[in-house]
Amino acid sequence: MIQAAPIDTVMRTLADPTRRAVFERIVRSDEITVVELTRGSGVTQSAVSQHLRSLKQAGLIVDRAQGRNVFYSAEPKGLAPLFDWMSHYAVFWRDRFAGLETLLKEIDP
Amino acid sequence: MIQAAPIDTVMRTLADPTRRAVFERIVRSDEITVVELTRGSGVTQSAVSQHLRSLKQAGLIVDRAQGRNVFYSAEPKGLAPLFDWMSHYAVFWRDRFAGLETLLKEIDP
DNA sequence: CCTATACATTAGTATTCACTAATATATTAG
DNA sequence: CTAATATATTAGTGAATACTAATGTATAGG
Repeated sequence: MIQAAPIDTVMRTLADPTRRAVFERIVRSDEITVVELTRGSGVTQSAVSQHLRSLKQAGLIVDRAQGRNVFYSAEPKGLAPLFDWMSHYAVFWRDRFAGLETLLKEIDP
Repeated sequence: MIQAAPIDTVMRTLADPTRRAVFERIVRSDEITVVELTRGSGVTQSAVSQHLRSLKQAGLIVDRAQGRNVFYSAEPKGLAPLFDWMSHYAVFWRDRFAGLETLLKEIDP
């Protein structure tokens, strides 16, 4: 069961550029291993693993072990606290949300 | 002219709980002074001023000096990088965005 | 004027944190 | 069985940072 992380955890976890880059790569790929993530990350495998642990604890990703590989994938519910936080202040950014709404109509007409 | 802060700056600025709390209070109030913000913040006026400087540099707030008071208010464009970042991944969180869309319709029918 | 008030800034400090290097654990290949 | 591969974990280190205390600057009020 994935525990819903508070907005504080999610914000803090995504604040680091390296860790956010790792997360973005996981999101873009369906499933991805640590070796692949490490490649081109600019940091060591150790650092990547530590970021993965943070992301997992924040509920942003899930992992699936298979043999000596561990496949990571994005957890859709993970960004919920961020969505909620922003929607809580939606009324103050009506214009911005309006633009986003247009985008949504294009995606899901 | 308000310089558009990169997502990195916005994320980092909002990651700190104290600073985010300050920001949230500014958003909820139309205009608010440093004294009012300091009251009940749990930190010194110095700390609040430093957070305000960060928030201002991140383009999240604007200030208006009047006499010995400085009134702070939220800058609507400030959260744009965050919106953009999230909308970039909108396709992966269609359901969440759908819920948000519903909320938008209620706000702006 | 002189004092109080509002806010910003500086210096110093303690804590957090992102990273590397080294090591541990488990799995696959030969 | 042994070596190589994949990943996690630990310890240690340097840098970033959030905070307080002290001070500076400007304005308002008596």
